[in-house]
Amino acid sequence: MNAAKSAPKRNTWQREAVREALGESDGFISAQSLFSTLRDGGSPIGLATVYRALSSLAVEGEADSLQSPDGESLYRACSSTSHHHHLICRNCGLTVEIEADPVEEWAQKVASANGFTQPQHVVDVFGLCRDCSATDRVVKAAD
Amino acid sequence: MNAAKSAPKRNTWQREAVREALGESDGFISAQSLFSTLRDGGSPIGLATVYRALSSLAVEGEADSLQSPDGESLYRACSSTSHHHHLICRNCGLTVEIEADPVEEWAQKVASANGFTQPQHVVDVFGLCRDCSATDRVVKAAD
DNA sequence: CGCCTTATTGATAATGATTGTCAAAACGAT
DNA sequence: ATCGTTTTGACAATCATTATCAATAAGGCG
Repeated sequence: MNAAKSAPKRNTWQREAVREALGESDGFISAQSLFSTLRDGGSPIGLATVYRALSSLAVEGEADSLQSPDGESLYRACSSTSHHHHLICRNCGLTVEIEADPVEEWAQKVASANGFTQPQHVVDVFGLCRDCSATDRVVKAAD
Repeated sequence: MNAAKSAPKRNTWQREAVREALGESDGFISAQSLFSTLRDGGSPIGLATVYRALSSLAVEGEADSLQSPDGESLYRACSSTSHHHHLICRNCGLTVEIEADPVEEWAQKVASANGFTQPQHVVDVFGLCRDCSATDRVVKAAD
């Protein structure tokens, strides 16, 4: 296909601000939250811009994105550009990047075994991290 | 706390209609789609009711729910109450229930390796089913 | 160093899914 | 059939995200 119609990306302090704010954050954060954070920090950045920057970063592989159980898109600075997944503490939000080679293979295999092509997969593990496991305080009770 | 404040569930044709429509559907379907389908079928059911019925069924375990890459909540009649995952055509919605033993193990292993307990995982594979792969219609190009 | 082209921004409107509201209708036991 | 409660449904209200579009600024060029 076309090698790269790549629209000549420009460098703006806005994009940089988003990139940095993402880096500051410990775990996944929503566009709205990031926007608030930046604004609180005095940045006059616009909401739409934050959304654009985030999805842009996500596409470029500089950020990871997933959807909260409420359907919100959450973002996180991506340390490695390679494909990976996450282990997330459902109590404190601590996130660990994990590799999932076995799963990659499995996904491919299952997909083709059923005649599916272009498989993409959503693989995330939620649990309680060491600390939260120790403390049995449970935040929102598993009904 | 109270063992089960379980509100005395009543039987309405609406809930039944939703349950049945879910069964008819081949794959995951959104509340909006299900609503349209029912309306097209002549049912005067209300939109809010469909939403309520679906989340109710999901809670009771009669339906599975997941979120499309766009953040929409999708539902599907749950055939087996046992743990399983899905292979979903992102074009036509065809869904195949799949087992993921290797993944179950992997999730367990990775979780404990990082000190996490009570691991739960979200594992779903999206792709193009055989038919949709053949017809090159759609496929909004994988950029 | 200024100019020019064009990507980017940002305030705001628009969209779209989902939930809340609340009076009216339906369910189920009596 | 009657009564107390649950459920419904039309519609407003939320909320996140995207589209609009004029104004701004980034980068290349002379």
